[in-house]
Amino acid sequence: MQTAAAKTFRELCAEHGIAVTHQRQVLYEVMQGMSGHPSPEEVYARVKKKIPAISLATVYKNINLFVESGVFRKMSMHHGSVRVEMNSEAHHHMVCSKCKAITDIGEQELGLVSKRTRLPGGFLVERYAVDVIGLCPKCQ
Amino acid sequence: MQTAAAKTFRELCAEHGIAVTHQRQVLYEVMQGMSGHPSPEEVYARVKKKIPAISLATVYKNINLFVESGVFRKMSMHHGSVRVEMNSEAHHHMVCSKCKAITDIGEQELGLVSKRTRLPGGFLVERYAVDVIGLCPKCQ
DNA sequence: TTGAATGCAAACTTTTTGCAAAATT
DNA sequence: AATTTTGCAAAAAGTTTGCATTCAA
Repeated sequence: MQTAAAKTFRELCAEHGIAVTHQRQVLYEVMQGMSGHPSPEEVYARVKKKIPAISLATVYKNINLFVESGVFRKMSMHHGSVRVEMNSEAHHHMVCSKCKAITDIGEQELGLVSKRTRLPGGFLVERYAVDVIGLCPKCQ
Repeated sequence: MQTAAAKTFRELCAEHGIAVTHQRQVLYEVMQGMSGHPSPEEVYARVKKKIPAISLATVYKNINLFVESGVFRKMSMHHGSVRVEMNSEAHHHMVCSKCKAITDIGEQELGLVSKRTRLPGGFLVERYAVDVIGLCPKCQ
């Protein structure tokens, strides 16, 4: 009964030129079954229930691999350290997916339209923080 | 000629009930003069030129203080660890400013309009990643 | 003089790395 | 048989904390 799923995972690995290991497969399946935005530690805790001997390093290595391959995504651009900004004008950010450079863009220039202050589920909007992901002129 | 600036900084400190120290003032001025999105280490490097004996811990403590006071801002919600997501539908995030809970919201429901693929400065858009900051139903 | 802030070092958290042993191709 | 992956432990990064000393109010 694992034939179908196993095959899909095999194909996925073949596409990305990576080996099909037991750890990798279980990690993939566990992650597929998780909703929300888990941290590596949370993923590790779940995988450990199925493979008690797995190491955190393996979890990290494979999460990175999955993210680099585009199988899963990071929730947001993660710069190693906190970034502060002094610009107090209402603005958003253009983030280059290649060189990671961040450039400000004014609310006006961005031209996103939405004045809604209440969203489905009853969420009360304070403000929008937009990251535009793309390629800066240099990297195009 | 530091009367005006010094006075403003004094007032700022008074407003927030914090002491006016030399380190604090230089840090504030240096940060005001920085554009972009510096990390604490970058700020530290700059401040060190003016106060070579300053410690990194002081820089951290004061940056945190400034951010908590609303004097400066963090560039983005910073969760201690990387967050991965498996949801491959086009969606965005509602982030509660009180309890920090993150909920997905579909591109459709969000209803932000912008089909622009080229932004001022020649930035080529791949996709938009929107964080809606506000209050979730529970926290309102 | 009293409480707050600084500097230093140690501790902590998150993530990466080197390497021998094991598994995959 | 060659290569990749794993697990472990050590090392990096980034950030916070405890405490004695110094400074501001």
